[in-house]
Amino acid sequence: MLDIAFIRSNPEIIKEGIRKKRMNTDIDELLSVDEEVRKVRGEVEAFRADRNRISKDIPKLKGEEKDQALAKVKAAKDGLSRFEPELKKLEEQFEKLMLMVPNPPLSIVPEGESDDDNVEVRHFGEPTKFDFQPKDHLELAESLDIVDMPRAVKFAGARMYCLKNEGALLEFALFKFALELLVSRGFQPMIVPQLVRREAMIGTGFFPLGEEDTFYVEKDDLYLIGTSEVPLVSYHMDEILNEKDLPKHYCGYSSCFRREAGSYGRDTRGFYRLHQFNKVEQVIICVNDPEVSMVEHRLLLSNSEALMQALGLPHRVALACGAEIGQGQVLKHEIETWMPSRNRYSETHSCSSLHEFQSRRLRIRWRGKNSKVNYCHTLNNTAVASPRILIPLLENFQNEDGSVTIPEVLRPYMTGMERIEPKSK
RNA sequence: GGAGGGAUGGCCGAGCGGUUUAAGGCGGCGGUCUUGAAAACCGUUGACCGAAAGGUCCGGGGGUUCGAAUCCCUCUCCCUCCGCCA
Repeated sequence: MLDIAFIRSNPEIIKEGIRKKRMNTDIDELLSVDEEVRKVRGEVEAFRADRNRISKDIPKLKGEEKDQALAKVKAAKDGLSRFEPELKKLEEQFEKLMLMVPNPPLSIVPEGESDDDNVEVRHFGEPTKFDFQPKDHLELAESLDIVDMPRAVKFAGARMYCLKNEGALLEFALFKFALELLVSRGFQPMIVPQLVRREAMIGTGFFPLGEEDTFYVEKDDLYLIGTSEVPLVSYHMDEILNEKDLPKHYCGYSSCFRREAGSYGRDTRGFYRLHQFNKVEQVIICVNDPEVSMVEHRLLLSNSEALMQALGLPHRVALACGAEIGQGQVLKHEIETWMPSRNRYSETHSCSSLHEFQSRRLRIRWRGKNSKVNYCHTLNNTAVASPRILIPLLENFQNEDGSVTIPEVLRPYMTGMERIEPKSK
C-alpha cells in the first residue's frame, strides 16, 4: 500500500509505474473516490462536532434549555444517520482500490515484457560442458532412486513428489548448510507458522491479486503460505520498533504451497513447478531510507551468491525488468542458475525490495531518535529452495556413469558421502 | 469440544455512563549535576485523518444512550480448569 497523500500529489508517477509494470490499475477512479470520501467525511465530522459540543452541556441544563439542547442533538444525529452509511461505503471502496495500487519501480529497473528482457548484472562460472550425453534431473533422480513422483501423484495429485534416500538427505543438507551460512552472517533462524490469516496474506501483498494461487483451508479460514516471507514479515505486524533494534535480519525455514493456477501444462516435467516445496528464505526489516534498504538489498543478494558459489553452481544475477516485478516490489534481482536440460539459466532465487509497501499494510513502524514514527522498509530473498535447486545440482554435477557428485560443502551433512550412485534394478 | 476469566498508549497498569483533556509507573527524548558515564532530580512524551477548525481510536464488528474505555449482543485472540490428543 502506498501513501494516499503521495498518490494524490503524484498521480503521474503512479501511472508511469503501472505502465512500466504492464499492469492496468485505474488511478483516476481511486482519486475520485478519495475526493468523495474526504467530502463526506467532512460532513460527518461537522455533525459529530455538533453532537459532542452540545452533549457536553446537557448535564448542566434544566427545563426548556435542556429540551432545546436535546432537539439540537437530535438534528445532528439525523445528519449523521444520513451521511455515515454513505461514508462507510465509500471508505470500503477506497480501501479496496488502495490495495490494488502497485508500488512504482525504481528508475534503474529496465523496461521489458518478459524474463527475456531481464538484464544480466554479473555471472559466476560458465554453462557446463559435457563430453557425454547428459541426462535431465528427473532421469537422474529416478535412476539414483531419490525420487518417486508416480506414487505421490497417485495419492496426492499432480505436481506432487516424494524425495527419498539420498534425495531426502540432500535436501536436509542444503537447508542445514544454508542456515549455518546465514546464521554465521548474523541472521536469526526462524521456524514459522505455515498456515496464516487472511490479514497476513493481504498485509504482505499477496492478496487480493494472488488469491487464486493460494491454498485455502476453509474450515478454519486459514491460508497455506507460498513462502515464509509471509509469516516472517507479518511477525512484526502492528508494532513500533526501536531504531536501535533495526535492521532485523531473519532466515526462516518452511514448506511453501502454491496452487500454480493457470499454469496447466507448463513445466510439468520434473522439479521445476510443484505445489509444495521447502525453502530457506531471508527477510530484512529496516528503516525507510532508500539508501539503507539498497545496502540491505545487496546484502541479501550477496548471501545467496555466496551460497551458490560455495555449491559451485554456475549462475547469473539478473535485474528483473518492469513486467517481471510484482505489485509491491520496487526492485527485483533474480539469481538464475544454469539448467542443462533447459539449456538456459532459470530462476532459483528472487531478491526483492518493497520499500513501505508491506509495512504500510501491516502497520510495521519504527521510532527514531527524534521520537518520530515512520513505516519500515522490507526486503526478502531466497536462500535455497528445494527441489528446484536439485535441478541444476543433479544436472551440472552428473558423471558419465550416471552418478552425481555431491558438492564438497554438503558432504559434512551427508555422512561424508561424495557421490550418489545409480541403483541397479 | 465444555465451564470460567481477560484484551486499555512503545511496554506495564488504573479507570467500569458525563472535569479522562486516558491516572500512575517503566521506557524514550531534552536538561541539571559529572572529566565522562551511572544514579538522582527537573521538564517532556500516544497513534491516525485533516491546510486548519476539528474528528477518529481503549482487541474487531454491531447495538443501547443526549453522551460509552465503562452497559448489551457478536466475533477473534489470550489465560485457568475439564475433556480429547500429538
